Amino acid sequence: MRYWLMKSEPSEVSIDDLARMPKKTVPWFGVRNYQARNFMRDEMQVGDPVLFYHSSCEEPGIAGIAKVASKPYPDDTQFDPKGKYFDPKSSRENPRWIHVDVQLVKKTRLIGLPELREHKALADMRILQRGNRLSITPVTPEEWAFIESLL
DNA sequence: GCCAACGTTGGC
DNA sequence: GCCAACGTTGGC
Repeated sequence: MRYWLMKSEPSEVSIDDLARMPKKTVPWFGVRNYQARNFMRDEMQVGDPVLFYHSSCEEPGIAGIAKVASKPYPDDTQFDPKGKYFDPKSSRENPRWIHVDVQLVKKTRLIGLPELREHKALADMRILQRGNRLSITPVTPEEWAFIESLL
């Protein structure tokens, strides 16, 4: 089992949107970065715990806890020519973009970026490194435990 | 809206 | 295979 952090823009899917979904589950559509895709395709196991992170918004930070809720399968949005996630180089026969479903475990208080930065125990988190852009990153068991202790 | 950092593309 | 140009991300 591994721990993860997954970024979502609240304008796309917020923690409250997730809570309103049937089964509180959403396909993690729209990832178009190979490293992030490979984490979902190759490394994630059903049940892996996930920190749900709000990015590109007024108050970026950890908004809740979720978990991996499916095995990897193709992201439908890559096949929709009208959608913003369409990929003309992908095909049903040979899909390029693979994702998993993510299910809400619980909404938490928002642990904002400034608060995360205060803690030395979290200094190495990928999300806190300058220039970080990767939307899915592994979290160490120590980091996970520390963040849980903040809730 | 700005801009630094990074990934991708494409010409050579 | 290199690398400049370009596009995107994401915090501020």
